[in-house]
Amino acid sequence: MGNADSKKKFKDFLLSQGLKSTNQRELILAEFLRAGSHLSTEELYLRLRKQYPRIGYATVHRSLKLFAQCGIAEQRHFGDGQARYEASDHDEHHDHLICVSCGKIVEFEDPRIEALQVEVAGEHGFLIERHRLELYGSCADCSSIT
Amino acid sequence: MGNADSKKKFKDFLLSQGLKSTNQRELILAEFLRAGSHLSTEELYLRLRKQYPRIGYATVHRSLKLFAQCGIAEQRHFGDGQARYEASDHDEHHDHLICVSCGKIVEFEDPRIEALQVEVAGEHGFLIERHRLELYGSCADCSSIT
DNA sequence: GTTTAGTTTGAAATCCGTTTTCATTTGGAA
DNA sequence: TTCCAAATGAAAACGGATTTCAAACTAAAC
Repeated sequence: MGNADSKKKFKDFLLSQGLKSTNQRELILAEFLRAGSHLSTEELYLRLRKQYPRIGYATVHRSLKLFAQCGIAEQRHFGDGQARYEASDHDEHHDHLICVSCGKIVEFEDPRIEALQVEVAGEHGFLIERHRLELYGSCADCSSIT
Repeated sequence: MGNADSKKKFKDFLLSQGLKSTNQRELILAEFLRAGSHLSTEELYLRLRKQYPRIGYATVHRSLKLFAQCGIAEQRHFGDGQARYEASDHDEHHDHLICVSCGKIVEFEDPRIEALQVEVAGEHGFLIERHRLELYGSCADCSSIT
């Protein structure tokens, strides 16, 4: 999903919910889309504050929740106790490789794994709605240093 | 790993670390092993308090951390914001099916999925240390009700 | 352009699970 | 026993997420 699409989708969402389009929401969305994925609320807030010191943390927090509600962002937890948000492609699901040394996060997708998940769940009588798969280890750079 | 094994392992661990074997630690470990898996600190604390009202939350918390350190328990996060602990089998890794309706948690294991994970990680230059796979959906009971 | 009703904002307060502090108690070696 | 280090429990502190509330703003109605 392109950035323009996300912006349009968010505008439509606000309209449909009787919410208002504000300067802050536009700034926050623009920075969120520009900044790349897996940002915490704190990180996005700090980036924004450099240019727009009057933006409050609460507004960033609330905007990210709106982005998630409207489907242009997804909330993630990678075990460091902070929520992170990523722009969502929506059509294609993906999982994550996380480097425990430098914190790099790489996205991947594997239909074979997904298929096996459905199979295994079925064996236990479960109907899967969603899943979470995270692989923690060392990326190429960090492995070669040690 | 049997309960007796866990108790022995914990005793050895305490000795090796110069820590003390106390009444509370024995009570907490016994209840932890009895209670079945995936308990939060709060839940274990409440169970214990019924029989032993003088046990403090902090002691339960600290004991669970010790159990994890010594390898007889593992901490998990299933996205409800609370840490949960399970007795660890240690030789066999397993993943989780979580019913979003009734909260039931089922453990499973699939070597084919594990193998694919290693393969995919390798393609991205990663060396996996550990992983987390959770499948969220409806269990058989909850699917049939709706 | 003004008014108006309702929404949004930012600072501060609150929440809630986790972790730490500290005075007191306890374990266990000497 | 005596003694010191470790453990305990109550309460406080912590940290990220969320809410409160008075002031500012949006946009629809005049």
